[in-house]
Amino acid sequence: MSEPTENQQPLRVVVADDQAAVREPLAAMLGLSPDIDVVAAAADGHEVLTAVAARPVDVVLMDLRMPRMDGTEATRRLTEEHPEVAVVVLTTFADDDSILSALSAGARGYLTKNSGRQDIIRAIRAAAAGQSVLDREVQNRLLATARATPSAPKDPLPRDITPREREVLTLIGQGLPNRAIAERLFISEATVKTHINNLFAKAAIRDRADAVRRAIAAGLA
Amino acid sequence: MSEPTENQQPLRVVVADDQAAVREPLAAMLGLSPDIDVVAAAADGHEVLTAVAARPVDVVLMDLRMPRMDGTEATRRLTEEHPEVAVVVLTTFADDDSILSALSAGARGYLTKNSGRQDIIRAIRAAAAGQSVLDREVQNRLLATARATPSAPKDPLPRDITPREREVLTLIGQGLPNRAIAERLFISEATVKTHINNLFAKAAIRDRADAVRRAIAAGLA
DNA sequence: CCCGGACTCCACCCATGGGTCCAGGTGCGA
DNA sequence: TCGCACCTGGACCCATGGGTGGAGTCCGGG
Repeated sequence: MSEPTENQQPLRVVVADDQAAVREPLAAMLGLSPDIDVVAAAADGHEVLTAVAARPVDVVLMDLRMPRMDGTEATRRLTEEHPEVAVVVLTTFADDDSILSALSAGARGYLTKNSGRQDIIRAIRAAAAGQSVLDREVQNRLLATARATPSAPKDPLPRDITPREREVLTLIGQGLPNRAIAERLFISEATVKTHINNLFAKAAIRDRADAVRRAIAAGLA
Repeated sequence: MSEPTENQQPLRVVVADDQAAVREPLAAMLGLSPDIDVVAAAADGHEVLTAVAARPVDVVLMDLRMPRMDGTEATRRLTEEHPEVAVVVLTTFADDDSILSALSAGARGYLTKNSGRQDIIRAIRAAAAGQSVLDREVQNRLLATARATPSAPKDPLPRDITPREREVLTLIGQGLPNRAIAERLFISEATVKTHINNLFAKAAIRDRADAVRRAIAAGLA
């Protein structure tokens, strides 16, 4: 995951936070580490983007709540335009929405602001190396959310339905009318109806709306 | 999250892997770090538990595939009996099931075996400090699973739909035909149709099947 | 070799759904 | 008071869906 040789060059870090009272001490504190070089500070998302465009950067330490462009949006653009730059979120908020959207936007770390100096530095190093560091609480939330997904809850369809019938059910689940299903499968609409009728009988499906629900529940759509 | 003073004592680490060819070099490699002290090696889950019971331990570096008791089960017991011990999983497998079950069991890190020495050491330090380090791939999988949960993804219905229309959509999503909807709401079928027509126009819904999908996606059904 | 299952298709029927146009009643805020 | 949004309802039309019965092909197994 990372080369055996590390610590060649100090990590170039951008600190982004709209509150100077947070940003400045943070930057100063990080600069004390010999392997960290704070090359810029930003007060909003736009400043982050321009800062990264102006010079090579390894890691952005990003607050979420910022004026003009928030940290999530900045992260999204950053990872699009500069995928080599790692983003570590550092915020006071650790609600599910913030976590999910920030990580979805491409953040490679998520710390809350009760993290210590060593925690932040470690997260920066890890992010630069391609790893991802999460606060324990953040990890727990993410995990809880992930666990909540019934990834396998497949409403058991009767197993005597044929592969063709399963195909048809899938397309019904996608909202296609019979004609579109027929075209998709290169068969006639009459055949589609036949499959549907057999399917309904086998699986105790009442009508098309019911079929859509079953298809979704079964994970077909 | 962690005290300002760190690196007081070297971290006491147990290395668990059933293959001596992996375990021994790994332990030796980690021992080279001045702040890491490999106090035991284990070839299966039972050995891990006895090793931890015998002496104070900060971090267990745990393989998942082990005989007698696998890493997940060992992690579960460990975090129950010794919650102060951090477990970092180090394995070749990164499938969703392994990740979810290991983290659910209480692991505070999950690395794949193409991690470098620095990656592993960083993960150990982070875990000891209460953070959680994941491989980027692992984080992505966890995130994908979490994102799949219907907890947030509310397909945004246009907000100019009226309460009544929303009610109707909910019932459509439950698979009810118009007549049943009419009876349920104590209105005529004609009125139901009117609501449905307005609804379809506002929300760009094509037909009933589409409506079912939207209702489910919106969390109405 | 024949049987049965799966897939394909047709014809016919009628219930339901979906679209259009219109219109009365109610309640609320300008 | 007027307008407006919302809920309510009716009439009409035609497309789609759903059900029945029948029939042909292909293929694998008994």
